[in-house]
Amino acid sequence: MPVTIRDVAREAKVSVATVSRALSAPHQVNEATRRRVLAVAAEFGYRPSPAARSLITGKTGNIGLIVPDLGNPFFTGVLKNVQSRARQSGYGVFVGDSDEDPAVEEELVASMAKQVDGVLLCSPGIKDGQITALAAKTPLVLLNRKVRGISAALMDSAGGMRQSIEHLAALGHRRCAFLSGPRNSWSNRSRTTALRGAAARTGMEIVTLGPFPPRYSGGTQAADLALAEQVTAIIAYNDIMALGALARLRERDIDVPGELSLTSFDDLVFAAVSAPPLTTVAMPVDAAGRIAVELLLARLADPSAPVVHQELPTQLIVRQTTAPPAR
Amino acid sequence: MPVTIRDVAREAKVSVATVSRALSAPHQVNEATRRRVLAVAAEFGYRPSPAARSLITGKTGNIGLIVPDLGNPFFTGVLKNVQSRARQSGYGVFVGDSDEDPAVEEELVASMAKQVDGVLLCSPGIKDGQITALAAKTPLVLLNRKVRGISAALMDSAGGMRQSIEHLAALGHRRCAFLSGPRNSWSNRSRTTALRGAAARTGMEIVTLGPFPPRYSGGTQAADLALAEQVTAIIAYNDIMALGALARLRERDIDVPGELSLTSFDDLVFAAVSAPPLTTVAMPVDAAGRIAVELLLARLADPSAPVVHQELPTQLIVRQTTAPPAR
DNA sequence: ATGAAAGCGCTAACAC
DNA sequence: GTGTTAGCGCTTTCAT
Repeated sequence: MPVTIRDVAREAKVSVATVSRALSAPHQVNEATRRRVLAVAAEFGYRPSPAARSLITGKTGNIGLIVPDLGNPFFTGVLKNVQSRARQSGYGVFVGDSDEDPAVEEELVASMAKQVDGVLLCSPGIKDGQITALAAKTPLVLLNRKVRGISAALMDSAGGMRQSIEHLAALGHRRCAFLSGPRNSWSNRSRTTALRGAAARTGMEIVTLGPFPPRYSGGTQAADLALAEQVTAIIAYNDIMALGALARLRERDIDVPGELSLTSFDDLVFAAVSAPPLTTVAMPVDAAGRIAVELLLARLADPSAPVVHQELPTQLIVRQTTAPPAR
Repeated sequence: MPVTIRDVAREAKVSVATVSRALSAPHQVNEATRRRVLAVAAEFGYRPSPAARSLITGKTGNIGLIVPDLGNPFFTGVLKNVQSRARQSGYGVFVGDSDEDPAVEEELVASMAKQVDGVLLCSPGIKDGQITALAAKTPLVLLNRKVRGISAALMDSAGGMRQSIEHLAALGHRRCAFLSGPRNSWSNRSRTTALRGAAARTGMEIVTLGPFPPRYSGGTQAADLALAEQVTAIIAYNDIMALGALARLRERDIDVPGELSLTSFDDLVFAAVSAPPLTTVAMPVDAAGRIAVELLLARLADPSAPVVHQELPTQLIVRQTTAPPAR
């Protein structure tokens, strides 16, 4: 028998309206009454029913987060920061893992829509049009996806790619493979575009392989293909793939970075402890998660708040998977 | 303007009750009417309000998951499986990260209680009494914690520890350090107990260090302490700590496993790609997450269902951080 | 400053 | 098989 607002009202000898006000509009109620009410509420361990409250206010006090893969520390890093920032403002968080499936992704936001005040879509695989449609039905903020009219926290993938190419070019590499990730992800597109630009500028020859699933297994699969291309360096879409590729290269007795250099994106903690430690582009995961929540909260507080695409800087971390090409 | 059950009823020329039934008790309504209702519902994109529904049924269709650290792939591995299994049964999932803080943990379940049908508490740090109290207010299932009267999915940490000690003993080690984790976690206690037993049986001398925070930084910190103890092997509480320790040992130019062997628990993907790859106890994360959800769903379906403590086997994976002691 | 009462969107009796 | 209606627990006018 959960305790309701009536129980508290009865015990405190006030109306339910007063109890309600004592909790959600404390200044509207007499100091003494308020104290009495709060005391009873505390004593009874009263917690207002979010369902009942939500039914009338239209607010749920929750936000939703949808990611393509909870198995990737990149996204759980975002999640950790999202949940922490959300909780700080009293919001709960709902998670959905789309498993890289656009259909699931869409279904996930639809099914969440009614139980959250807004949703945070991470690196979505659905089309711009679908995103816009979704945004019309529920407040939406994007992470690593740029769609006009929708706020987003963006990580400067392009800049990271430029740094990577420059690094490789400076080492003397002339022909690299890019192990591409999800074809319709914004990150993959920015990286691909930046790659082409930087390659042209530095006279680097690029062979783009894939798309591969942005997982460990995608990396192991990709490694052999890259090896067949006679490149001296590989740029992996992300750390997980790079780790998979590294494992496969070791199996095939390819020395990294002696025979082949390898770079990637994310800078997971684990990138620093691999054999050898990965040269990779650090992504501002913590800031992005936090900022994405703030963007969403701002929108909830004021639906007419300006749309902002906040771009966060990235930085190449040079470790031990890159070296001048052999000979 | 969200579409309500009335809109659908009006358009389909039936009462709201019929719409309700067409959706949640299809067999109670005439085939033709049902079709018409469903057609209208689909056309309008109607989704029943979970809040309204929940208010009356007392069910939310959600479960909560609370973990100590979303930054640890062990827990996000659980999360991934929990969310997937939950979704398969139509449940949404709420996540909370307690950051290893028992007070937060308790507050998290309290604040979730009203919005979920039950909660899954992973490796909780709170006391048995508090858990029992919580369980009295909301259906609870535990993961890696044994409390009488409460169902749980348990991983056989003790067995894993025995395997580790036997492995180390067989290699010839006589004096090991255990880098302990959270003092009041069930996992840490089972490991400690099993450690003592196995050590006695094999004549292994054990020095228990810590507790350390079960993080990367806990491992780096612990490494120096272990080194000062003149042991020939280290057993870390988990992979993350082992990775941290490994990094620190490398900084200090200690050869692993040449000068020092190292084992741990979890078998994260990353354990296989570290330098050198970790000898570690594989935990049945996937099965545990799935089973924990099933235990919870069973309890929701039938509150009088028997309490079960389901223990899942673990297995030592021997890789390259263990070898016979020097000399 | 407080109370009475309407009603949020839905389900579950209860009629018919 | 379908409709009517009474609430679920709360917030919010509107009175007082």
